[in-house]
Amino acid sequence: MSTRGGEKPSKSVVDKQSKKSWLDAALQALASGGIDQVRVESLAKKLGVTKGSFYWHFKDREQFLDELLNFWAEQSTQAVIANPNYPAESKARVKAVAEDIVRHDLGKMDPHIRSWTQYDKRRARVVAKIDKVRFEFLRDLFLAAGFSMSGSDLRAQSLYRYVLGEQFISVRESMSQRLQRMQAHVDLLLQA
Amino acid sequence: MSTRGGEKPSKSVVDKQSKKSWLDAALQALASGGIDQVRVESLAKKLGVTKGSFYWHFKDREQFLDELLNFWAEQSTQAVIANPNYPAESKARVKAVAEDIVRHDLGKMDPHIRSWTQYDKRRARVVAKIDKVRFEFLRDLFLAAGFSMSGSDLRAQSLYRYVLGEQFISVRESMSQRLQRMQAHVDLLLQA
DNA sequence: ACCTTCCCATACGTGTGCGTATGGAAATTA
DNA sequence: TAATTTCCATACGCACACGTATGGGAAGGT
Repeated sequence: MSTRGGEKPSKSVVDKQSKKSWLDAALQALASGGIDQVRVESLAKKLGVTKGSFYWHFKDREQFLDELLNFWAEQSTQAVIANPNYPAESKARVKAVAEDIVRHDLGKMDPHIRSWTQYDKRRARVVAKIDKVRFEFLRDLFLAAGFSMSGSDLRAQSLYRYVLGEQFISVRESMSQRLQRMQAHVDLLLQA
Repeated sequence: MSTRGGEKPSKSVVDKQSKKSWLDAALQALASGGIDQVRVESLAKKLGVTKGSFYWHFKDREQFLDELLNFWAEQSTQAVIANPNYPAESKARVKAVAEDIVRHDLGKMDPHIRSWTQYDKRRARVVAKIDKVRFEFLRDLFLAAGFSMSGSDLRAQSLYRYVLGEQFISVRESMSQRLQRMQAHVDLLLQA
């Protein structure tokens, strides 16, 4: 029977797949209407299961939301940083990253995340850590482009605020407009 | 009896005062925990009255939230623009406005507002109008500082995104740090 | 074949929050 | 003073959502 030795695939995989589907659905609900759209029974309906599944995988809603936040944190940093091959030349690299952020609408659920966690000290710390990771990634880009530490710090903070702010502007522009504006902003940061 | 002709003060004033207290409380609740903290019975408890008052002044919660959004919109633009005496010199004027925004923590409830209205088309239009008013106010500052229309546009957009982004950074810095960083950013925008 | 474990369904209790119906006190008007 | 309007209290029905208790089917082990 056991032609292959080693792991036990099906059980653990199915388990984690079912659990992950809850988190996926929650992330989608969060993106579509904020944290108060993340409801156990609502997600169950969307997943075609019942609450029994939920309370098997998670202790309660609070712990579930904690896992959701970590889930977002992983995807969030991974999407920004572990992305593919950027140009080697330092200034072109900055531009490419900036374009990628706009083009893929990264941080699109930052409004909901931050509105949710703003006054929850423990969860705000998780978000603060993500801010730190993202910022340092951007700062290193400017450092590589030849700016001083303080100069890179300033520019990275400026760029990061721009990226976050972009998500909150209700006046939605076309993609080309947003890209063009971002490029102009980066150009401004890269001069001097 | 009628020593003074003209208006009927007490009735209409008391009416509006009671109604306004609901909106004030709602705005405070919104700032402290997002739109799902704005609950009729919760606000009633905080105000020391009952729901009877609420449903006298407002049709239902939806219409109340509409009025709340308009209430925020008025206060929001009024606080930024109709503020006191800024310096006459154009560049110093930009700096003073920027400092004022940081110092008074203007836009502190923008995360909640935007997380709430992001996927509500009708309400998003209200926010978009506020964005437009704020932006044009900033753009005019740069225009007055001698920049071209496109240059002023770019700088105002950059500054406005900076201001919004500032509200979402979970890494809270000291006031002096935030002021200093804003000044550095504005300096960068004002050169060239 | 039996037992255990995993995973989810069903059913229930409870709290909360919206909206309504109705009563009533105070102020205003006639 | 009688009537009306204004403003809010009380009480109720209802729907939603959390959490729990319990049952059961499927898969794997022995």
